Amino acid sequence: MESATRRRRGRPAGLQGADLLATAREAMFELGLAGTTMAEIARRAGISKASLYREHESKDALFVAVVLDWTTRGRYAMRPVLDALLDADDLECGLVALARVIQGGVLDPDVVRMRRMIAAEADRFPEMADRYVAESWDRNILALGETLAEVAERRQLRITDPAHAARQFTWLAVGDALNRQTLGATSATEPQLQAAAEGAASMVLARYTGASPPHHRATAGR
Amino acid sequence: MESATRRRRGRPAGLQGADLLATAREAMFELGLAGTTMAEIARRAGISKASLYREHESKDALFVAVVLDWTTRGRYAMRPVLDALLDADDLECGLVALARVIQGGVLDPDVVRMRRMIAAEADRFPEMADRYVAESWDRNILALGETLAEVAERRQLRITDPAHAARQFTWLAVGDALNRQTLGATSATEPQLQAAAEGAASMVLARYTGASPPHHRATAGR
DNA sequence: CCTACCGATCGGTAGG
DNA sequence: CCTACCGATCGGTAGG
Repeated sequence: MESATRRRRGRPAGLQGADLLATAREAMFELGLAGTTMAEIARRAGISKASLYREHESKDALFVAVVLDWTTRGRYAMRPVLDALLDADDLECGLVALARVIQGGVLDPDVVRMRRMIAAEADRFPEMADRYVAESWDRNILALGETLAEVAERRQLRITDPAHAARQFTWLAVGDALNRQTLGATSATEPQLQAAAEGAASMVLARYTGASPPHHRATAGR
Repeated sequence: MESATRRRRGRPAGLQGADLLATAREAMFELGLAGTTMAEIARRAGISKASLYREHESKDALFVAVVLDWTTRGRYAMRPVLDALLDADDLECGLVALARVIQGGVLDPDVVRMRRMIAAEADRFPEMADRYVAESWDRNILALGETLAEVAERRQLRITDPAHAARQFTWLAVGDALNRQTLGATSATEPQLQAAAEGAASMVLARYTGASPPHHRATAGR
């Protein structure tokens, strides 16, 4: 019975490596970083604290490992949706759909929880924070920018700085909702999300369609 | 010498009320919420832990009091700058200047620290989070929306939903920089902030100038 | 109003 | 004999 869990002699019955990191991550999501004890993580993983410490030399090191593991997993999250935009017949509809997907990704409860933990501990682990933003955020913004540049080439859009346009689009789509959810206030409603997505699409089109130069002169009239 | 600090008999020598909250807030900014002990706050305020607990029945209650005090203080932060926009000769320049002021307010290190603490504890104090967002954020967005509506009336802008336009403008101005600073990554540079401010101004003007309806139809052309 | 102290619990490590 | 693992407990500190 008990020996069934040990298929080989000398090998641990509990979790290790990536599975251990996933277990630690789930515990941290559920209980918060401070509320998660090494004993609890060890318990969930089916190993002793001593074994846990053998893989991760401190709670801080384990936290960093959890964040970096998460960071790696989210690196290419946007790829498939970006390809869909390139195939879209109606550009505005494609942009609205893209905005909705970005919202879904960024506002995912686990993503927001992870962002909160990183923000809370940012001062203690600056390199970790840098890597998270660079790989999980900047990389996807850049990919979106490249896609926008390709779209612009096919249609009559004039995008001089694709990465800038990608940032603008993204923040129009998620800014308010992410702010509310991050701060723990009442979440944005479905119609609000839809309105933000449509607003992001029409705004980007209005700005980058036609001949308006980067430094558009205000047409003042009284 | 020592008696100089006690000007009246029977009155406490240490801090109370708003001064005590300010002291607690500074300690929390400096050491983090978890790192700030009630003993340390009492020490800084020149009172005993017992006196501290007489004014605030728990560390949680003190934290909530600190946040709500801070919330109240930031309620009308935007008023003066909005009046400046109404008097601006060149609308685009006025919008860029406004964006820079908003950046300065939202990206203020203490504001970001407070936001981090609220976010970290949001699940435990949902009503507190709601009040912070409503009074410190929504209220200012609404005020900006009213100002944009007034500007639109004087010029040829067509803003059907001023609050929506205010949110768009704000997130274009601060989104990326706030994200970086919140997550503790390398901060946005001065040129990046300036570019975001100019981008926000020109984008809002492009979207709300002329005849483009809210649901602008994509002009697809191959 | 304060010092002294409590019950509880943390991250980390010893011996076997 | 070794590797892998566990029960028990360490010193130090938190809120109250």
